[in-house]
Amino acid sequence: MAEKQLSIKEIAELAGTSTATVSRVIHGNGRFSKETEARVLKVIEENDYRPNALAQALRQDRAKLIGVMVPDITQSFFAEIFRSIQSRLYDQGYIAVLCDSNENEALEDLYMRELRNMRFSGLIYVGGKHQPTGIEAPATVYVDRYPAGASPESPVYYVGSDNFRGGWLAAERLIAAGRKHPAVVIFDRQLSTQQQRRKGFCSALREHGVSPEACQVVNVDEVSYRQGRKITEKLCSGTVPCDSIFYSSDILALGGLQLLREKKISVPEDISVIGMDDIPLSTIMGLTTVRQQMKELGQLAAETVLKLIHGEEAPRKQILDVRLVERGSV
Amino acid sequence: MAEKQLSIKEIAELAGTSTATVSRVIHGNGRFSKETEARVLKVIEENDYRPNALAQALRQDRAKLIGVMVPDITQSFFAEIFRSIQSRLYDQGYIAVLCDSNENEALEDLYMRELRNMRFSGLIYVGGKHQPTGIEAPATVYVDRYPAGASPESPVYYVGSDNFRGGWLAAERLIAAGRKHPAVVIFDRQLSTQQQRRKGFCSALREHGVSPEACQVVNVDEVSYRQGRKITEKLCSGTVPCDSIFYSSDILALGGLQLLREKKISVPEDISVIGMDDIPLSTIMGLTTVRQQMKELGQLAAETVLKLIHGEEAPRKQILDVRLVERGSV
DNA sequence: CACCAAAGGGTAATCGTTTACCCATAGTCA
DNA sequence: TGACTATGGGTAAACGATTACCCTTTGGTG
Repeated sequence: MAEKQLSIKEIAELAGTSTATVSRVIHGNGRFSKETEARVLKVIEENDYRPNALAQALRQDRAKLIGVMVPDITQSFFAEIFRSIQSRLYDQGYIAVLCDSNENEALEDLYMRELRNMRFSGLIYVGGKHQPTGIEAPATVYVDRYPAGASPESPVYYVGSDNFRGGWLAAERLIAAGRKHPAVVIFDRQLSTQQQRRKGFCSALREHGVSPEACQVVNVDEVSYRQGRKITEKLCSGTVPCDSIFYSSDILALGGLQLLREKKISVPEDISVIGMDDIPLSTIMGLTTVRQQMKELGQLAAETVLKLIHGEEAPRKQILDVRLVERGSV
Repeated sequence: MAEKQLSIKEIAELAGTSTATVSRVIHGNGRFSKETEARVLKVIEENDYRPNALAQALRQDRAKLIGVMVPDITQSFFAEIFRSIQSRLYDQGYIAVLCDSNENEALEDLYMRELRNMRFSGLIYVGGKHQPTGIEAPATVYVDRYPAGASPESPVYYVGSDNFRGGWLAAERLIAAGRKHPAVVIFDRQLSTQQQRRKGFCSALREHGVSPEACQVVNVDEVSYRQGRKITEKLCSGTVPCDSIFYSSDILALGGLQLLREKKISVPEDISVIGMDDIPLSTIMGLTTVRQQMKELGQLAAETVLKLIHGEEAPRKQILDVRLVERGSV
C-alpha cells in the first residue's frame, strides 16, 4: 500500500491522456467526456493519487493553510475553540496552523511572516489585541476579542459572544441573590470583551436600582489562577464591603474560589462568585458561570474564513448568545 | 514596506548575478567571492527577501514542517508540551503543525495523510497509542507514551519521564504519611506510562513492607475531571478500606479532590491524595503531585527530531527525572 | 611553453501542478 | 458547400527554488 506517491504525469500516462485532462477531471471544471472521466477517476482511485499540495500551492501562489493565532493555548477556552476550528477546516481540506503567541505581539508578527512565506490563505485571530502589522492577511476573521484598530472605516470580520449580555446576566443573578456590594474583576481594560462585560454588568446594576458606585472594578494583568487568588485576597481585605464577585474569566474565578475556601470564607453564604466562559473544570468545581459557546465560536469562525476565501458574502459581525449556568457558587 | 515578495530571479538581477549564485550565498555552500557575497547579502537585506518556502519544499520534496500529534490539546499537560515544542522548532526555522486527534486513531491516520501530502520532515507523537500506519514518517519521536508496537527489533526514538520513579515517589510519600490502604487510579492499562507508574507504586509498597494486595488498582476510560470524581466516589463507598489515592494524572486527582470536598471527607486527614504531572491548576488547588518537566520534554523532543532530520546521532531513549511537589493533600 | 587545477560563477533542467492556447473533428445552418 | 461553433483534449509555459554541469580565468609547475 501507498508505495510511492505518483505524479499527475504518471496518472495521465496510465489513463492514456494528458496531464491537462487529469487536472480538469480532478477539478471538475474543464471539458471532457464521461468515458474519459471514468477512466481517469479509476486510475486515481486505484493508485490512491492525491495532487502534491506543494506543487499546487506553488502554482497558485496560495496554500491551503489557515493560521490560527491564539495568545495562550494552555487556556482551555482557546484550546476548545482551536479544536473546533481545526476540525471544521479539515473537513474542507484546509490545514489549521496553530500559532501560540504567548500574548506577545512581536512573536505574533514573526509567525505572520512565516505564514506569509507559506502563502497561507486565511487567518483566524483568536483573542488577539492588535491587528497584525503590515502584512495584508488574505482573509481574516477575529474571534473573541475585537481588534483595537478596527473602526467603521476599516471594518473587520468578527465572531464573538454577547459579552455585554454576559455581564448583564451575571449582575442580574447576583442581585436576585440579594447582593448589594458586587465587584468585577477584569483582565485588561483595553480589550473589547472585558469592556463589554463590565458595561453589561454595570448597566444591569443601574437597571435594578443598585448604584454602580457601590461596585468595585478591579483588574489583573494576566489570566491565571494565581492572579485570581491575588485579586480576591485584596478584595476581601479591602475596606470597601464586598459580598459578591464577577470574574471575567473562569480561570480567575477558580483561583478566587480556592482562596476563599482556604480563608474559610464560605461560598455562596458569605460571598457569591460567578465566572465567565464555562471551561470544563468549572463543572466539577461547582462554579456558577456565564457560558460561551466555544465550539460554535470556532465553527463559525472557520466557516466565515472559508467563505471569505471563496469570495462569498459573509456577515461582518456574528454574535453568539451566552447563557447563565447555575452551579451553586451564587 | 513589504510591498511584494521578490523572487530569487529578481534578487539575482538586482545583485547582477545569477540565481545560482544567490542560492549559493544563501546556503553558504557553493563557491563565490567575498565581494559577490556582500553584494548579494546587501540586496537580500534591502528587499527583505526570503526564499519561497513552497518552491523550496517542492524542489527538495521536503517541507520544513513537523507534525505534532496530540490526543487532546485541551489538557494542559499536552498544551504545555506543544508550546515548548513549537517555540524550539520555530527557532530552527521549522513550523509545528498541531494535530489534535481526539484520541481517535482513524483521525490520526487522516492527519498523517495530510502531513505526508505536505511532505513534512518530521513527526512528534505526543501521548499516542499506536504507531501511525503505513506511512513511513521521515523522522519520528515519541513523547510521553511509548508506542505499543515498538520492540527491540523495531526501535523508536522516545522522550519521556521516569514514570516508574513517579509511582515510586508517590508510594513512598503515602507510606511516610502512615497510609496502609492505598489505591491507584490509572487511565488505560495498555499505556506504557500508566503501567510504569503502577509498577513503580507497587514496587515501593513492597519495598516498604506493604503488601501490594492491600492496594487497589482501578482504571478509568478517559482522562477528565468527571472520571476522577466518579472513580473516587466508587473507592469511597466500596467495601475495601482506602485511606489514600494516587491518581496517574492531576486532572483525575483534581476531580477526586472536589468530590471528597463535597462529601466532607477531609483531605489530608481522612484521605491522602496525590496526583501526577503538576499542571498549573494543581498549584492553586494545593494538590501534592509528582511533577513532570513538561517544558523540557517538549524541548528535548524538538531537538531530537531536528537531529534526526539532519542525520545526526540521537539517543534512542531519553528519560527525564520527576520530582515530588508537596502541597498539602497528603 | 604546455598542462593542470582551483576558484568563481553562469545555464538550464527539474520538482508537480495549472491553464492559456491551440488543434481536430463533427454537427449546424444559410 | 462553406463557414461556424461546440466538444474534447493535447502542448507547453509558467510558479520559485536547487543543483548537476559546463565554462572562463588565473596561477602554478614541470
